[in-house]
Amino acid sequence: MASRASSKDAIDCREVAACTCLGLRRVGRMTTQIFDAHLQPAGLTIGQFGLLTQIYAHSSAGSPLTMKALSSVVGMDPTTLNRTLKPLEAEELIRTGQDANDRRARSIHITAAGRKRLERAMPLWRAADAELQQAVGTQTRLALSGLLGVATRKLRKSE
Amino acid sequence: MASRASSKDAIDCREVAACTCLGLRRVGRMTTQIFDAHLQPAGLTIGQFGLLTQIYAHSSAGSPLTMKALSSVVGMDPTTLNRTLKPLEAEELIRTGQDANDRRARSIHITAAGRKRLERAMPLWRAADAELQQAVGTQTRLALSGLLGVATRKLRKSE
DNA sequence: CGCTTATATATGCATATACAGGGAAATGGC
DNA sequence: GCCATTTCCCTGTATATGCATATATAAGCG
Repeated sequence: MASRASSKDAIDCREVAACTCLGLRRVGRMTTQIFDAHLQPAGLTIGQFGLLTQIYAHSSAGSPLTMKALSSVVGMDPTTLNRTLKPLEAEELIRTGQDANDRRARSIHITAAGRKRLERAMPLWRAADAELQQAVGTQTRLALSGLLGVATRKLRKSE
Repeated sequence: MASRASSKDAIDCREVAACTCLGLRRVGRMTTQIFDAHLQPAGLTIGQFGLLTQIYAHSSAGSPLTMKALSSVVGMDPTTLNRTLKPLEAEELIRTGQDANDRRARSIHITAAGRKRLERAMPLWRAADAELQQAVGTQTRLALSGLLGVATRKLRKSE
């Protein structure tokens, strides 16, 4: 009965506290700190590591990605990707060149140094994943991974 | 049989593609775009909206949060929070003052303008949430929210 | 072929994120 | 009360993120 003291009660903070987007961002921040700390000896952030694995996969398979294609794969704005790749290019872990078919596009290749760096980072990434699993539990980690895959596909399709 | 052509196969990209941290960041980016777009008429990002609701809840309850306390609540580094609050302070949606008990600490209060802004933003936030639910499905959204709550609590405890 | 439109990337601006390190104030041991 | 330690905040530096917009190239149409 005391709950209609003022019109401000229209703002229900408990409801917002359960916001999926804010939750994703919060847990994203928390886990990023774990992964960045583990990957630090390899000189990579988790974001850079993720991009590098994608570039590696396609580049080594002989079908290098363009900026646009990669941005779509990782669900990132192309302009963000442009700048995010700069540090990797500065360290010569990747190389970009004009695309064979489209002179507007840039194809992204991994270098030998990039592959070396990835090999160095892999065990560190596994250790980070183990720490996360230790913290949240195997069940939660697995369920979360599965749901994130589902959400990614559905959000891509709805676009 | 052709798969052992070189030692580079030590890098398993499928495994990395399922990385929980990268998934959180990816879906976080995707959902952030939805929420930011909806909240734009209110002049708030989803991050600012989330902070403002927390500040509102504690400030209005007569127990304003300090920087440190708020950073802990939202799982954000205190130095990040410091700068993230700057735009809100510049627009006078919040106000910070010296804490009564600890002269090192700053207590964070919401202003009348801040409350107005929140009221304006609430229906927009609900619309964004509805769009997300539409895109990923009610089941997925609910399960995701639940898991994110669990993960937040466990990650906090493990620290 | 030339014009309009669509697409790929880059830049300017603004916010978000955190680590290292510095200064000020509280706290605890003596 | 004094000093060492811890805690709270702020600043410098670096990466991450995306919108509005500019530029160059491609594609489609007459």
